[in-house]
Amino acid sequence: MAQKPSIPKGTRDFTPTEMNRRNYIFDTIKAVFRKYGYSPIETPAMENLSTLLGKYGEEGDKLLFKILNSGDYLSKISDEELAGKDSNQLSTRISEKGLRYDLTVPFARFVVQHRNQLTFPFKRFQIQNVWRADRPQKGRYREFFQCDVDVIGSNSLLNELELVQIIDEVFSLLSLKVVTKINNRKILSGIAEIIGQAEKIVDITVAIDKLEKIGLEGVNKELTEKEIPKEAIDKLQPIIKLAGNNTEKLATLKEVIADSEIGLKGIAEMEQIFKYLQQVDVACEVELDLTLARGLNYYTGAIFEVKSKDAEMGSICGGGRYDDLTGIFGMPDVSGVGISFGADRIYDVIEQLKLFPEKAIAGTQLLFVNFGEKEEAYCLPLLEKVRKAGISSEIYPDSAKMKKQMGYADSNHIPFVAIAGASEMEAGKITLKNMESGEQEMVVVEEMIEKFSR
RNA sequence: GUGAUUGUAGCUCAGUUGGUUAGAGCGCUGGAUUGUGGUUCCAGAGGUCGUGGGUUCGACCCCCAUCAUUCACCCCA
Repeated sequence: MAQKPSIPKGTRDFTPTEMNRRNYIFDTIKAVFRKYGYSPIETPAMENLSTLLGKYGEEGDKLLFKILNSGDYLSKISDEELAGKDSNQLSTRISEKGLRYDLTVPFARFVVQHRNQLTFPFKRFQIQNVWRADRPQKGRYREFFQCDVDVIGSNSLLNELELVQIIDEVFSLLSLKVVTKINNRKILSGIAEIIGQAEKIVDITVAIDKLEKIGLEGVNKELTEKEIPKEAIDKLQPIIKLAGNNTEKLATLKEVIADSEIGLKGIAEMEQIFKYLQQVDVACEVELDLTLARGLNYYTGAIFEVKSKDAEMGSICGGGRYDDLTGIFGMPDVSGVGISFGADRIYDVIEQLKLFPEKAIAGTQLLFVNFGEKEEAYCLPLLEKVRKAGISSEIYPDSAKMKKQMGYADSNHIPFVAIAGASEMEAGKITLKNMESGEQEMVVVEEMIEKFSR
């Protein structure tokens, strides 16, 4: 046998069953997006590296898939450069395109480029795959789908509310119990300010984010390693350990960071969001979580993360507000807020919990058995009629043995089989067999179609 | 990038202290049943044991290298 074929690490093929289930997820997400007034866009799989580089931090740059220039890409490189073996230096010379890493940055690029054609606030959704040169592991792929919703060009916190409503609706439609965690970058900045470590904000938030994983001691250890002074760490303790319900948490926080203007602003924002939430009907848990600190450099306000309550999995949806994302592309002072549903992780969770509905795998409803030339000629017009009536149907392409044809219907979960041989042809009818019950009866086409339309 | 794990039939996996011809279940093909599937019975096809070296009279098994896999860390959907 020839060598076994394979696909790149962290990528996947999708079988028909998997595709039907994935589409079930995409369709429900899409429907909700549309319902809230968002319009679809798409952007290319590849972007210029200049638009991608530097947007995701140092780590992010490493995880970008780069595309080699076409043609003789080494021709313009000098021998000295080659001999230098500086991969980073060289890569910018031989590669100027890369696969998109997320949908947010391409969206920002899109907005800047098409600003004249857009009406703000602009609400868009985008469902496409993204690529990261990460090491794959559980719930982590190198090619995966994100389902983004963003609204750009509006500072209103109504948008944050709307996103929570969308989260709530999507996951309740998918029958998943989730908790939505909210934090605010301004509060985090305020905290860093109060303890006099404003410039260490990223280190601090990254460390605090690991509370659940490595515990209080671990967090403190990491803070020490990041050269945060002991007094500052001591000051942080009540904040890391903050407990109570959302309003209680906000109240304590307010006292602790009373001297930080930006911190108070963040608290005011959170209070407003929670106030909005009381005015609408949101079923899922919404929880203020200070340990939530997405690493993305561009969030400036609210930060969101959604986790399944019943499955062990990283976040299945995340996002936040970014005040100046388009600034890097020369369009300052445009604020946006958005979230991204991780379709592949959502799939894994639903699969794990066995919550895929049967109808998510609906395919062919009716199979015509093929007995030979004469019978084919008899069935073809009938098949046409059935299809015109909107019933997914097919005829077995060869006059194979009954056993084979029935087996085909069976393994494809086709619920009904139409059999037409000499006696049926004579009577101008078809035998319709119910594959589940085994019952069968001779009927005319119209009767058969009638049965399906019920 | 760091640390582990596993690699045997299409799939999931057995395989004794190193010993002759490497097994099972599922799936597949054919038959029992040439107009009746999902159940049952019978038969059959299918493997350079990831790859390359080494040790040995002899290697699926031991050693080294390499590639691939999965999991964790970093980071993240």
